[in-house]
Amino acid sequence: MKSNSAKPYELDLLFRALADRTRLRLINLMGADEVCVCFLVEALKLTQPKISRHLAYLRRAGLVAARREGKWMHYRLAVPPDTRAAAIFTAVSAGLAEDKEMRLDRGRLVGLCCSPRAPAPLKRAPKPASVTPG
Amino acid sequence: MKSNSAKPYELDLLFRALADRTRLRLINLMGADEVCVCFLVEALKLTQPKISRHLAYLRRAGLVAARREGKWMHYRLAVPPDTRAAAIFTAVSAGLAEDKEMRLDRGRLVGLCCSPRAPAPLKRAPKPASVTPG
DNA sequence: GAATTATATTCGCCTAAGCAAATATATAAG
DNA sequence: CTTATATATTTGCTTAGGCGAATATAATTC
Repeated sequence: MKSNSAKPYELDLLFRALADRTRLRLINLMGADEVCVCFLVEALKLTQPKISRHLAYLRRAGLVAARREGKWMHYRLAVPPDTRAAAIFTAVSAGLAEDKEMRLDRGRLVGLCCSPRAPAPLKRAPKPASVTPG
Repeated sequence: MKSNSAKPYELDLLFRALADRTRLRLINLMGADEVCVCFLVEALKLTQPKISRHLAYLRRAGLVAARREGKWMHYRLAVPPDTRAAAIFTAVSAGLAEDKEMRLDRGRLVGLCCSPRAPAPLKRAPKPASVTPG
């Protein structure tokens, strides 16, 4: 009968998940739409296991959800179960755009997803739905 | 020439400071006004060194400021130097009121500060300015 | 200045969590 | 079934930071 969600999701859990620069950068890149892991790796220029580890952390914290599509995994932001956490998380992921490095990351991601000739192996993962250029 | 604050205050620094339940409870108690450490200790029923350690952490993160008044130290919330951090921190400290334990903490603090007969040694620290009852 | 009070810091220990390197798993392609 | 690709997990190591207990510092009082 409480107005809040029933789960005892603690706020400090959310903040622990946000307390890492790499995870914030990942959240930033997923702000618009779901993104394939391979693009996350390239956009952030970090090793694949490192990206995967942080995605796992975010998954455990309930901040992202994953969808498999063939060989590829697409991650997207998820709304945390707790009302307050959800409000904060939404505000944070929206506010990341103000950061300089975050904007650069986004630019690099768009370049990877949407450039006519993607770098390296030409056969890439399917593009996310709505990040396509105008 | 940037609209943001000049300092390279990183967001993950803020979140690390918020990633601890005890620190969140302290922030909650300082939401209204500056509070004497002795009341923080009693309201949270935690050991004095533990409170002091977490206050030091918050101080280093630029989230609280301290003022000495004789033997007593009064802590209050401070606005972090970074624009985004400030916005998030303000939202968080305001939103803590929705938490059950946080409300209990506040109630206990008011009881300590404003009861006609304070518990234990009767000579207590001076009361904060505006937490007095109506 | 000696004792008391309020607060801060140090110490030793322990867990969470970061990293790189290596390895495992899942799917697709041949 | 074998290989290649995409992603995930494990391993071994290192650091940040939590805790309680003990101790140090600062201001007040006697």
